[in-house]
Amino acid sequence: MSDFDLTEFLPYQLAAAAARVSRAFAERYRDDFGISIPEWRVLVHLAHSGSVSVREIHARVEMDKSKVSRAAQRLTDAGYVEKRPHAEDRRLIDLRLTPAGQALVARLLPIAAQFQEELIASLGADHAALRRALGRIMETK
Amino acid sequence: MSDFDLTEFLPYQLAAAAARVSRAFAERYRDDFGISIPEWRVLVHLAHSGSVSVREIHARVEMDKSKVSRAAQRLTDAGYVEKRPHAEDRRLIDLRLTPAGQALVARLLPIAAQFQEELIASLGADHAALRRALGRIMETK
DNA sequence: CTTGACTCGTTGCATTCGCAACAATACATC
DNA sequence: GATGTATTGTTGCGAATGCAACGAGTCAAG
Repeated sequence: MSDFDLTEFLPYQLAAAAARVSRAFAERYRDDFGISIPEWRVLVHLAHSGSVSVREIHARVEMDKSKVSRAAQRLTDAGYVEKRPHAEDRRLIDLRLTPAGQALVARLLPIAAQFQEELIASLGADHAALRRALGRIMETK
Repeated sequence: MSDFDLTEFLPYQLAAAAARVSRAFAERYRDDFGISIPEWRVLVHLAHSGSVSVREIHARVEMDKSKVSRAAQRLTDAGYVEKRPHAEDRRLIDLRLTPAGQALVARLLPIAAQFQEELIASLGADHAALRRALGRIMETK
């Protein structure tokens, strides 16, 4: 009967909290738009960065190459994303939003912003420290 | 070219940070003990709570029933966990650590404690606020 | 005692995941 | 220009995941 309590273990708390938030967030998008979280990440990154390669997304966002590739393929099949060969380096592929993709993102972003605001509101004064702590974890690599 | 930056989106930061921590933590256990995170959670919960049912773990820890069941099965096959029918309610199964399981946990816990301490140390003054914030997320359900 | 509603743990199934190949391309060195 | 090394995106594959369905067991109402 050890005195080690899993629910007080920080890595567990982090994983559990992240899983809950992600699940709640994913529900909104799945039900209304049929979009998964990997797809959401690709869409948003394209909206933010314009024409971009798979490798670029893989490097900036926390996603495996294959995860990016498959998400991009699903989005392409759905008509939200377009693939073009890169002009100078033919190993690269330029991913970019189609007009339909841009319209989709325009509808997604306000929902995401509202979701985040509700989350932040529930955190109160600890919000800033949470952001700093998460940032430091990401730095530590 | 929207101004929405995914890397500043709190649900993403949370998921990314949790993924990194979990991956680093899982590596230590996989390489040295061949234990996955679901298995680690079951082991620790058994060490903490003694004889316990699958449902109990499912309720306390953030894990699907089937995830608990399969982790418990792997641990049983490995000789770390023993299954006994519950005396009063035969739908329930009492999971408990074998001596080998207890010995394993005794080796795992110091590593976990050290891992957590390193993590906490890297967070500095924001540690307490992080714990509060994560706790509030879990409360909000 | 029987019936029906509920609970527990397991399993089937489709999906997703990470990791390691792989072919195609780029580039530096000779 | 030929050759060897490195990089990019895709795919194959085994393992893990979540969800629903299932059989077995419990319990209360009649």
